[in-house]
Amino acid sequence: MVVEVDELNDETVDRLFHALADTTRRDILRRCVRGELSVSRLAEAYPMSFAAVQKHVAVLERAGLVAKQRSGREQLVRTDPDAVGRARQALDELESAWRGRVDRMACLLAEDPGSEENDTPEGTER
Amino acid sequence: MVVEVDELNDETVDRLFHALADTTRRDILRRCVRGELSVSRLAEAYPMSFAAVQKHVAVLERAGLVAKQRSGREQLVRTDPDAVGRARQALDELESAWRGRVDRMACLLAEDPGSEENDTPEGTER
DNA sequence: AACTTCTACAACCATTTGGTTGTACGTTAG
DNA sequence: CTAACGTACAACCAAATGGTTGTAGAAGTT
Repeated sequence: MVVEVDELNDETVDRLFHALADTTRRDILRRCVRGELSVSRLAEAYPMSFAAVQKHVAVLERAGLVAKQRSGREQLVRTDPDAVGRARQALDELESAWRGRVDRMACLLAEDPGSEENDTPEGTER
Repeated sequence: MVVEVDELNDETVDRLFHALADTTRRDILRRCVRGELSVSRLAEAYPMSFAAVQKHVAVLERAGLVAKQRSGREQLVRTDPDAVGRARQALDELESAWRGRVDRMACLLAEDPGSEENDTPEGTER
């Protein structure tokens, strides 16, 4: 059974970080872990229009950080817990580019024994 | 001796993630770990003007992801290795908001034994 | 059916972003 | 000194962002 981590492409990472680069959106993420809030309920929490919050949710949704689920006439917003993991993976892939190996995993345990300094970044151009 | 992790404020995190939300800028980060490239050398690598690259570097600099160091008439760009750590910390702080405790550290080891489900987010309202 | 609630989406506007070119200045090389 | 190089920065422009209001539809409520 291969783990198959699905290398994230540039556009995905762009959307991910862009979605995270806004205080309101990060706050929405924190609020919606339980998946109990509708967009309307959410919107009550912020000093802006419903439509504005709707747009923020859309940005989060396109980034895969959040999913909506219909429940009657409401649309419940739920934060995807794995999404933060994908953000971490993006950081890991960034870091791994200069930590020698390019293919090291998104896993937590760093396990950094020999501090393998690598002087040949080879295919790093363009 | 207290660890004192310096809770990152919203603006800092905004700048951090915004800086990371661009393919060119992430590529610059990967290239400048060795700190050997001037802005001019860097600019040669991209299909855009010198000034454009200069602006990207400025964005990275304001986010604390990169530092410039004069060397003669050149300005060498160097990626701050700790910066990715700060991004990780930001993710951790996000996640910790729904992992029960709000004050858990930026440390890697999750150490999640009892899956402490917490039903009272208390001070989570706006 | 009539009404209210929640959502979706279009149109609009101000500001920011990401790019351009042009100019000015400091530093090194001839 | 003069020329070339590397940088900084201003001015400008198109497109994207983050907000607004307004309209319309879908789903409950009475």
